[in-house]
This record gives sequence, structure tokens and C-alpha cells, in this order.
Amino acid sequence: MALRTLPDPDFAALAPFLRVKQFLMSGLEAGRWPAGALMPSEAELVSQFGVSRMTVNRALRELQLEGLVQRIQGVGTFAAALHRVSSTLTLRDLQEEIESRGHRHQASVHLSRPERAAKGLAGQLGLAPGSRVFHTLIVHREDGLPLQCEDRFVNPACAPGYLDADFEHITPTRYLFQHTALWQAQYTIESARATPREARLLGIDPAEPCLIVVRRTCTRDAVITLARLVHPGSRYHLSGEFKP
Amino acid sequence: MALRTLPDPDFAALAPFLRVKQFLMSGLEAGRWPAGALMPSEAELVSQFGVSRMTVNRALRELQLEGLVQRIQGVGTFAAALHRVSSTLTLRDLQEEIESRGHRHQASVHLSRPERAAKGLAGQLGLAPGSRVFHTLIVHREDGLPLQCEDRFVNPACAPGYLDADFEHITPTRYLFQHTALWQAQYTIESARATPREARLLGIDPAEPCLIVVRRTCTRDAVITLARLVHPGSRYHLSGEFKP
DNA sequence: GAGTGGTCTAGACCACACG
DNA sequence: GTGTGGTCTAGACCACTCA
Repeated sequence: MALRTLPDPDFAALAPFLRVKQFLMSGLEAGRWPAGALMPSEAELVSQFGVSRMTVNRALRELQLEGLVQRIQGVGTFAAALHRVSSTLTLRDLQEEIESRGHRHQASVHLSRPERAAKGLAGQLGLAPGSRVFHTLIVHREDGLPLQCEDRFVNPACAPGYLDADFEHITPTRYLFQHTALWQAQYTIESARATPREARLLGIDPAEPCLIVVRRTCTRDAVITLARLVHPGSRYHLSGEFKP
Repeated sequence: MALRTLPDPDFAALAPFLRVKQFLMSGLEAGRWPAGALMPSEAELVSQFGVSRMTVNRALRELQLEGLVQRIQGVGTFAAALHRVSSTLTLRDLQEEIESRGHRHQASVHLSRPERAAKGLAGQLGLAPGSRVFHTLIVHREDGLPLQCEDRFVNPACAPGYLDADFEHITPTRYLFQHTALWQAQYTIESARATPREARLLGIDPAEPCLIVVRRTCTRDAVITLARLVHPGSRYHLSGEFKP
């Protein structure tokens, strides 16, 4: 039987699986089960809360999916050893981000044409050297201040109409989301200098540190696009948060 | 009705909820349900797969948690509109990361002492100005090459024994994971120059672009620690991937 | 009222780990 | 063998939305 000394305002109103889940979460938060400690079994929680096993199972399964506990069949449930921390980093569409701040987004298109892919680029796009690719170079501004230089190659097979889009009013990111079946992407984030041309387009000193995101976006079978996004370090940073 | 209990490890003896889930995932991947489209109801899936409603419910609920579908009570289940893309960025413990590459991790402690917090720092830690805080400055090396300069302040109330740890053999990150009840954290990632002192400790040109992560880690009620992690841009980058 | 998802139950069979 | 988690069932009641 549970002690009644713990204050919990609308405890009774919550769904049973949520009551179990929150009981466990507060225990974890309070350090009642340090990392690696054995937590109550399903059977114990069943009798403690007077609910069915499916219900406590759901609570525990969700905690497991959220990374808060580790479950081992035949052994038990353990408080998660938070050795790796993963977080949700939002890489939003820049136009959306700027407009959500109530500022004005502008884009100037410095290049938009088909090209022949050199060997290295073709390899990264999964195409034969010399294949036709679409190339755009766009500078995005927030209230007039250059914020991102976007150098992008697109696989024509995935977005045949890409070059016809009006990139002063729709970002390539948004266009590709709407016209392709995005499946997954990889990216790297690094700090380096811009190329001289990028520095000129961004209006910065070539020595200024820049935050550079390189992103490769794929369908299940093919590479859609390869983008290099250069941001002046003094004007842009990424942020995020996580809960374990 | 087969009552045989012989396990057949090879074949499509997949759990029913996984069969339903994978059916839906491949349909989404193939574009069978474009973003926003109405997907089969639970009842339809029940009769189609010959499983109980709880089973298809679990499949759908997991897809919802993974952000692949949107469910509205009384209306139906819809293919998710992938408007914002969020990704899992792993910020691993540096020692673990280095060792997983098969390299040697070394740490040199350049500072480890209690201090009085100035006003700004105290504010960020949620303490009164002049409060005692722990301060460490540690350089981490991979096979001898400086990779990170870690400047960290710790709230003594959360980790009283912090300064007694041997930071040449356990990273502050790992120590704090083991000794505190981490609840959440915020971070920013930016590109900038190191301070002259950091540049000297890292053995780099002060003009070199650096990837700088500032992380604030909290329990539910208090700030545990504030860390500034400076990485030479030429030696370190972050990477990750996401699936929608 | 009909259809949808949200949730719970009481029991069941299984695979697994450990003593 | 005992205890653990992993999963499934067949039904049930509810809240919600929409016609």
C-alpha cells in the first residue's frame, strides 16, 4: 500500500499508466534509484498500484523508449546509466526560423543552373562522374543582414523541377521537403573559415570563424541533395536542450 | 492451430505489432500515404491483420511517438507532415568517444579549486553573488593532441565531493553523471575564436576558428554545472543523422 | 448515432537469466 | 524452478468528432 504522505495534486485524475510512470520518474529524479540500481518489478508495481500488468508494462516501456530505464528480460528493470547523452537539435528551415522571430527573410540567388558533376561530388551524390546536377548558391538575410550562404547540389532525378522554383520566396529546404520523399539525412557541424567567395557574399572578414553545417539528404535509395550552409560565427549559433 | 513451441529464429515470426508497424512504415516510405493523408483506422488494421486492437494500437502509438503519424481522437490517424526536422545529436562523453576510436585519452588538470562566483556567473548558476563554486579547467587530449579545453563551474550543493575526484582518470561529465541526478540541460553550439589562454592550452593559433559548446546542466530545482567546451575547428566536428 | 482513438483488465504463453 | 520482462487476446468503457 502506498503511503499517503506524498503530495500529488490531481493524482487521481491521471490515467493509471501515467500515475505509475510519474511515480517512477519522480523517484529517478530524486535519486531514489541511482544509475544502475534495480527498480521495482512489474509484479511489485501491479500490487502497489492495484492496476493490471499491461498498465505498468506500458509505463515501463515508455520510460525505456525515453531512455530513462534499461530493461533486461529475465533480469529486471534498472535505472539508466546515462553514459551517452543524446539531445534533440532542431535544424529548422531558416526562413521559418527568421520569420518566427518576427524578422524579415530575404534570399538572393547568386547561381542557379545545371552543371556536370566532378568526380568527388558525383561520388557523394551517388551519380556517375559527369552526370548532370543542379547547383544553387543562395544567400539568406535576416532584416538585411547576411546570415547563411547556402551552396547546394541537387540530384535531378529526385527533383526535376528544382531549378524552376523561385528561391527568393521559397527556400530550397522547403521546396525539397514538399517535392521529394525525404527519408533520412546526415550532417556534420564544424567551425572553420569561409571561402573567399563566401566571405564576400556574407560581407565578413575571410578570417572570421564560421559555423558550417554540411548536410546530405537521401531517399531510401538515392541521395537527394548535398548542402553546405555557412553561417558567420558572430551572427548565428545553434541551441537546444535535452531531458534524459 | 499450431501449439508447437519450437522457436523458428529465421522466418517472419516477427511480433504481430511489429508486422503492423512495418507495414505502415513501408507504406509511408513508399508514399502510399502522402503527408496529411488519412491512414487505416485501428479497426481496419485489426481485421486486415487478424490481431487484437491492443496490438495495432501499440504499433500506431509507437509510430506516433516516433513522429511518423499524427493521431486525433474521434477523427483518425494521419501521415505526419514533416514540417520541422529535428534530429538526434549525440554529445558523448569525450573520453568514451576517444576510446571508442581506439585512441588514448589523456586529461591534464590546469585548475581545480573553490572560488567565489562573480555576479554574472552566480546568476547563471542560480546562486547568490559571492557564493562558493567549484572551478575546473581541464585539457583533454586524443593520442597527445589537444582536442578540448573544458572550463567548468559546479554548484557545490549538487556535488560536494567534486574537487576530490581524479580528473585525469574520470571526466567531469562522467563524474557528475554518476554523482548527481541530472534532469535536463541546455546547450548552444557556436563558432568563435578561443581566448588567448585557451589557445595556448590547446596549442593553436588564437585566430583559429573553434567549435564552442556551452552547456548548462540542471536538476529539477537547481543548476548543477556550467561548462564551456572549446574545440579546435581543425580537429573536431559534430555529426549526426536523423530520420523523419 | 456511428466511427474514431485512449485506455484498462485479467489472464495467458513465451523466452530468458539465475541459482 | 522461480522470477523476470515481452507479448498477445477479447472484451470493455470512455471521450471525442462529425454528420
